[in-house]
Order: sequence, then C-alpha cells, then structure tokens
Amino acid sequence: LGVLEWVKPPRQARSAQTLERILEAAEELIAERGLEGTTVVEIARRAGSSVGSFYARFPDKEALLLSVLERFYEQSVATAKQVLDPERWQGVTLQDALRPAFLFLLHVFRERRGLITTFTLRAAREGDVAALGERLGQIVAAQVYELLQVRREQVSHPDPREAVRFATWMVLSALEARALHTTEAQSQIPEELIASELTRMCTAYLGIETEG
Amino acid sequence: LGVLEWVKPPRQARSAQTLERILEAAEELIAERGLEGTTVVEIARRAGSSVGSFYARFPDKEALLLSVLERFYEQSVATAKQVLDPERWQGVTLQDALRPAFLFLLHVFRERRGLITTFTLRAAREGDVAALGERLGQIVAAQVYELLQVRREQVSHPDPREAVRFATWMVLSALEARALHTTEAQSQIPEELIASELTRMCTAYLGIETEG
DNA sequence: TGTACATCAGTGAACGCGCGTTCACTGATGTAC
DNA sequence: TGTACATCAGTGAACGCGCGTTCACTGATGTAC
Repeated sequence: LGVLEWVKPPRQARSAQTLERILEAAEELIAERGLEGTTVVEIARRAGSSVGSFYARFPDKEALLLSVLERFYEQSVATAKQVLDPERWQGVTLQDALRPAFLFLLHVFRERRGLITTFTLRAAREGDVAALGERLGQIVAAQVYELLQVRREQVSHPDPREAVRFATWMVLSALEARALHTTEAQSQIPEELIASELTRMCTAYLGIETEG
Repeated sequence: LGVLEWVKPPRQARSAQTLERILEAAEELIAERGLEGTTVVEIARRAGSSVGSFYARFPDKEALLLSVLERFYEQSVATAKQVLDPERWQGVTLQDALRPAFLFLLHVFRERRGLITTFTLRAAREGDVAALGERLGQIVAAQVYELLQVRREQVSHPDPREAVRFATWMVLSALEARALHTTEAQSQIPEELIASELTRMCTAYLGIETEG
C-alpha cells in the first residue's frame, strides 16, 4: 500500500509543490476537525490551490486520507525505531528506560492528538487502517523485547515475549484512550504521574524486583 | 440530562409503544452500522413506523442518539453495581474476584461492541458524551475500591485509592481499544488469556503477594 | 348511549442543504523540427 | 533561436446525490354535554 497507489505522481516540479501543499493543508485540517469536518474546498483553499488540482492528484477524498495516514505511519515507525534503539539504553535499569519513554509517548500523543484520534476512529471501521495500527504496535513490541533481552534474568514472568506484547498493547491502548477522550478531568492527571504509574505497572507485571 | 429533555413524552399508550419500537430499532441499527451509517428513514422502517412519527418524538437525530446512550449508560451502571456487589465476593482472594470479573467485562464488550464503538467515537468529539463515560469509570473505580477495603492489608502500593483508579482506567482503556479495533489477529488472543494477564497485571501493580 | 369537536398519532412525498465530484476552459511547460 | 503543437497544471462554477427535516393531510382516541 504505497502512496503511488493513491496519488497520481506529478510530472512537473510545480505540481509536486502543489501536492505537498495539499497534503500539508489536509493534515492540518484533519488534525483540527477530523475528516468529516474537513471539506475538499477548504483543503484546496488553505493549500492556495483549487478543487480541480486536488482531483488531478487524488482519485477521491478517501485516497487523501490514506496518503496522510501513510505519511504519519512512516514517521511513527521511524521515531519508534530511533527512540527504542538499544544503543540509547545501555546500562540503564528498566525503570529508568521506561519512564522517559512513557513521558515521550505521552508527549507525542498529546502533540498529535488530532491525527491520532481521526485515524483511530477510522480504524474502528476500516480494516486496512486498523491493520496499520496493529503493525505499528507489533514493531514497538518487538523493539521493546530486544531491550528486555539484556535484562532477561531479572524478569520473573513465565513468558516474557508474550508479556511484553501484552504490556505494549495495554500501554498503547491507554494512550489511545487518553488521546480520544480529553475531558478536562482526565487531562488534569499530570503526565509525570501517568508515566510513573505505567512504569510501576509494567515492571511489576514483568516481575522485576524494584529497588525504589 | 434526563430522557425527558430530548424526548417529547407520549400521551397515549399507542405512541409509547411506537417510541419504544423506534428506540429498539435505532439501537440495533446504530450497533450494526454506527450513527452515520443509519438513516432516519431506515430507523422508521425497521420500527414499522414513519419518519413523521420519529420527528413527533425527537427534535432531531442527535436527540435520538442521546436517548439510546442514556439507556445504555443506565444499564451499564446497574450492571456494574450488581456485579461488584461486595456480597458476591466475600471470602474470595482478589485474583479469584478479578479474573471472573474481567471475563465478564470481555464478554460484555464483545456482545455490545457496536454500541460501545459508536459511543466511543462520539465521545471523542462531544464533551457531554465523554463525561458520561468518565462518570461510569469513576463509579466502577469506587466500587472496586470498596472491594479492596477488605483486603487492604495485602496491598503494598503506597496510594491504594489512586492505584485502583489508575488500574481501572487502564483496564477500561484496553477493553475499549479491543472493542474498537477488531482486526482478526487481535481477536485471536483468547479472552481467557487476556483475563489472566489483566489479573496478573493488576495484582502485581497493587503489590499483592500472589500464591500461584 | 350518541353526537360534535379537539387533540393526539401517524404518513410519506417533497424540500433543501452540504459537500464530493465533474468538466469545459485558460495558462504554463515541454518537445519536435 | 524560433515557431507549432502536445501535454501538464490549474481554475471554479455547476451538477447531483444522500439524507435530515418539514408539512399538508388522514385516521384514531379522548372529552363534553
């Protein structure tokens, strides 16, 4: 499912720029108001373009969403790989690795709440969108498992691989829920506290003897 | 936010029945296809009624959704209170209380997946819908905390009340996420396993010395 | 118990709005010779 | 280097579909006397 499938590639630099501007504008608007709340006319206007140009590139509005989604997905995978690079976490206790990682995740989910919400809503109805999200989760779980390998002997959970998968799923679910429902009351809980409790929960679950 | 605010009360038994049939049909259709996917004409047809009758009761489609939501919310609160009644769990270890409770929750979230999904999507954009969900979560957390009181001395988490709130939020988030994304791969994980791991996670997090 | 009238309940065709999509047209860029 | 032509890029008014909502009308139920 490469971008080339939804987008008719531009032949001139000029239209490549137009395409870029359209994607940019679309991402902004979708993040602000969701897909339903965003009209093609608005996208074109914010991009300083026209409806016709839009349809010269995208077969329909749906294809646009998929393009924006794919961009986002690739960014996410890249970020995850970078953050979870084992190099970064050598000689650090699991807790000291997890807490900052959770803080970072909380930050990202807050910054990109609009897009995440839109995609989540979409994933609830479209299988292929859901599949992307799941793939991302599995990539993260695999990376985390790598990190855990070094500290293997500390883990008392009978099936560490499954445990990591499960914990990853729980954490991502919670972050997703937090992005989805931002009632005032919820957002009161400071991110530091959430990060601490997530850390406590994960280490306790994996069965790591803590020293705090 | 009582039903009476959205629904014009019927004066004759006949129209009370019609209203009931409309609510029933609406709930079915919304569970099957979501709100957007459900037209007023369809609701009327499935209820064996007419569009005019619909608008004799509801000011608009939105009010219908709120009525269905409120019904669901009240059922949920009632069920929660019943299931978490301390009477039921006297003399049982926390693990033996949690596991069946989680199994039950998984069951409910599966059975009512359609409605839950619709309301979740809605809650992401409408504050008042989100508020209802949060209220439900707090009710559950409070009840669970009651259950924990008996086993207080076993808990090693420094702030049990907050811990219960946090754990409840995590569990409900995970269940919500599971309802939302039913990719094939996800639904493969058997509910028994999820219930076990949730139990393990919660007891470990609260800091309860397990005996298994 | 019967008649006249008021209100409630129900019907579905017609209306209208929002928004995705099309299309006839203009202008810009590249290519052939 | 210049001219003719083809293709690419861009424009925005007009179209049309789906669906929520209205409304003029018919029938049923209750009430007054």
